[in-house]
Amino acid sequence: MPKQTFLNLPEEKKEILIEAAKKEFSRVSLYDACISNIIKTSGIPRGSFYQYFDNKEDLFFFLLNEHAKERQKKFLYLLKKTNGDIFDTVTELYKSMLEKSQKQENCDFFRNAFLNMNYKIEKIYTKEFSESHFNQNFKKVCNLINTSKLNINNDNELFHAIKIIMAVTFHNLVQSYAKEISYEESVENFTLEINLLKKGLYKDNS
Amino acid sequence: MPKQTFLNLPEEKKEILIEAAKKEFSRVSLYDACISNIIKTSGIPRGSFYQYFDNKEDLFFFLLNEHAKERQKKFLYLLKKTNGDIFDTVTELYKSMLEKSQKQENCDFFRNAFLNMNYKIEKIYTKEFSESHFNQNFKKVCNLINTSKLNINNDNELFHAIKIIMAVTFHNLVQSYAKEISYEESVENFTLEINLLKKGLYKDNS
DNA sequence: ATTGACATATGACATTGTGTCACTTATAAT
DNA sequence: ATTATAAGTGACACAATGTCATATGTCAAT
Repeated sequence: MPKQTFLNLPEEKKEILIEAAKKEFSRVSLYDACISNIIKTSGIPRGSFYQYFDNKEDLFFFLLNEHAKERQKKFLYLLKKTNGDIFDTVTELYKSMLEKSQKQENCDFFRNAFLNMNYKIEKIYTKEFSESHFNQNFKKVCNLINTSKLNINNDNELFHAIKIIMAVTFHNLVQSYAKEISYEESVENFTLEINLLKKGLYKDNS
Repeated sequence: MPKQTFLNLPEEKKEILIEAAKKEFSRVSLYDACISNIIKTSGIPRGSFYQYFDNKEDLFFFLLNEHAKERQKKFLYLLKKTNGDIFDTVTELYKSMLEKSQKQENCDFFRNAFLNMNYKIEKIYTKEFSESHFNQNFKKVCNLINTSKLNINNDNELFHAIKIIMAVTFHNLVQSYAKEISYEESVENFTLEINLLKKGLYKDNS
């Protein structure tokens, strides 16, 4: 988390630092990014940087969090729009995430950010993160989902169903970003897998 | 890939380096691991290290690959044992992977390795890796799977079905490693999700 | 207007780690 | 014995990090 000092900064100065950071994180992965470049392009002294953030991860996850919030908003919006159809929602979200990474012309932050999500996976899956970010919104999401057509028996199964859908989404997105397959192909693959999830993998009614 | 020079080394010396590397990669994530520690504990001069490996990632992915090969072997073995039941196979494999990480007393290499798999995800999903390691064995795996009870229509659907199962397995394993939930709970969750996958998430037969 | 207490800014510096390179040593072939 | 080729070695140049002593700004109380 950025320190209060950073939050107190005049909007303009904050923006300069954020832009420099995005530029660096677009250039290379979090792993290869370095503070030296960020302070060079932003013109902010080394000492000041450490007054605002603990280290580069701190800054990175701050930016990532902002993105995550937007995504969350979009998810809730789509869920309402589709009358709680989780499959349609997740497909639309998938498309928009793909588009987002393609539209950004000279800025690969989003793509790099995603590829680096598991980089320091401990950070992502720490109790604080998963409890605050994920679980906070989870109940909200559950309540909006239309469960009448879902093949589940209770809340626990709903939880795991969502986890599965998220896992498949995540996996496809990462593969798409890393392998640079076309938008159309990626969406086609994803849709196919969502349909497999819907109909089930096991044929016991034969 | 390690250089020929390393492969030519007497078994004993190789072992010393590998042990030192495992120790370092058990201590911290790939990110925080440093060559300095590895050469310190192994007593191998800096110059020599670079005669064997390009960098720490090179060494890390070499070790990871060895593990992956073992896992692959186990997978094929289980697939034969269960007469091609992919669900049973994957459940058994999941258990064995959890156990493996729990058994290793003072060595968390396996756990760390897994948590770091997506660290430099570009490396994992590069063409070379996915084509060599994954796809090479993929056809072998497909042929062993008993598709008679699977709810699929063609090879492409089989491919995606396996991808889904792998995504869910991966996701659960990572969560289990990162959050340190109990073996029993983790297996229970995983089994529940596999059953959801089998029966399908959508109730269209109502 | 002056003071002092506190927050913020700054860049030189110590520290740590990386990868290279010139030089040494070993091995093998003629 | 001589030469060629491969392997071993550690000092070193370079790069990046995080800290710290010092400087500067802010603002309430006098």
